[in-house]
Amino acid sequence: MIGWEDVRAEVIRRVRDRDWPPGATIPAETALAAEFGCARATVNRALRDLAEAGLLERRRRAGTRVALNPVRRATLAVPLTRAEIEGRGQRYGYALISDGIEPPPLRVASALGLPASGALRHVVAMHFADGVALVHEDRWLNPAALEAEPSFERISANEWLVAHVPFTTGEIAFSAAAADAAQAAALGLSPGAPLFVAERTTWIGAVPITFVRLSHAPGYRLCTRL
Amino acid sequence: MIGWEDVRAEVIRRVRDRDWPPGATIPAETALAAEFGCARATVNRALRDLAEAGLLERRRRAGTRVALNPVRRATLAVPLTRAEIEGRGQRYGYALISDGIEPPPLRVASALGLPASGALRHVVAMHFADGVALVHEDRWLNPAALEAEPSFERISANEWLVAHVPFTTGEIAFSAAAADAAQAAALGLSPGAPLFVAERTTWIGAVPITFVRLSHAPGYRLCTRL
DNA sequence: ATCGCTAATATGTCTGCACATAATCGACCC
DNA sequence: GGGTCGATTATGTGCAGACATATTAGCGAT
Repeated sequence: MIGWEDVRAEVIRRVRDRDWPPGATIPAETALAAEFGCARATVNRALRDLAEAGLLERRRRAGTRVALNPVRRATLAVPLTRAEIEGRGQRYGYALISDGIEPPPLRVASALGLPASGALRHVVAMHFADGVALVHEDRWLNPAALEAEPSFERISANEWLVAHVPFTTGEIAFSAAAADAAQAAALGLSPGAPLFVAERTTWIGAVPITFVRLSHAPGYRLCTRL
Repeated sequence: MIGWEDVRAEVIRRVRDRDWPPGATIPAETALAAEFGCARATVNRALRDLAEAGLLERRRRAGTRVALNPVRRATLAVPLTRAEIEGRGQRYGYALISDGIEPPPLRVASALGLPASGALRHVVAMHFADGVALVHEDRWLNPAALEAEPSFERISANEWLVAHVPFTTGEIAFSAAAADAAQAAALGLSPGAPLFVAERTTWIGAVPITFVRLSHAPGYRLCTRL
């Protein structure tokens, strides 16, 4: 029996071996189904999968073409800091630095799409692995969007959020930045040390929930498979 | 007509509204198909999509459960540096710094799974946006895996590779690092400046092709949607 | 109690068919 | 030549049925 994974493998082979060069239109689903001796739905499943992976481009009526610039999509799993540390077999530690209501800086307000005149909850905390400071967390929360007003003394805001606010949408941006004085002190580094920064904006539907900036100590690596 | 996207939307709603709390087993496909008045295949499509997205976990016989830790998968498109710069409406520039055959450092050899005793092609180059140095590229190529021996005087190795070596697999790792003396000079920064580093290892099947380290000047952001 | 086998069951996938939808091609008119 | 509009066509999605496969619950023997 020909399965859709067999079809996918054969299509990949033909693209890689240049039987179907970049930019070329490949035979229609019906033709491939006849050739492989399977149903069109099976071919469709395989081609759809490859289109999602970025190898093919599909358009109704126009057919299926081999992607000219195979922009590879890497799927990176964004874990909880805690799960990430414990997954490496290290002891997780957490400490709250500050927690209060403040007007957000313009950059945060615009990222959340909220007026800078409002007041948001501002939480600063640290994450440790085996007692070593690893991540500096600077988070702004929209109190209007949260049912409760939880304490973040013991558990991190991220952990509370994933447990209480499922299925959010959002954006992540990664960059590098020099440690400022406060971060350097908290992380036990000298100011100017290069930090790996992940900034995450989270909505539930159209309601902004939180903006967080996670600054990782040198040595941190975010890995993914193509 | 109930479509699979309608089913998906309703499942998302039930998870978000806690009708189905995290960890709970949701009704079987047949039950949902009966409830929604559609075919099981339609429900299957919706649930499979959500499982791929990380919201659900599915196992044969055991059923479908709401993911306890909804590890969000972000798909990030990894573009050509050139396409990225031109996509912002800036003028792209490229300059080769050095090109030669050398034995690779241990770190590169092990990333590629090649013996450190062999010799690889080592290419160092720069990428510019509107004349401003933006990216420092440090690349090692496996000559045994390449059909030709192209010149990288005018076009970058990346560009030659995507045009001549389709459908590779690989890994990417992101991190932050301080600029060393050579990088600082090439990028017009002071040594120690925080660089956003993307390291990419590429195979074709099991044959290692290239290892590249792209160091981005401060200000660079890698963005993605959740 | 524990191990091992069997039967039950939910998901995974394929088939063959149908209709929907979008985009292109080409005929037609000016 | 150039623009409009319908016919064509490849993909997108739906349905009902069937079988495959993994996994678990439960039963029975030791």
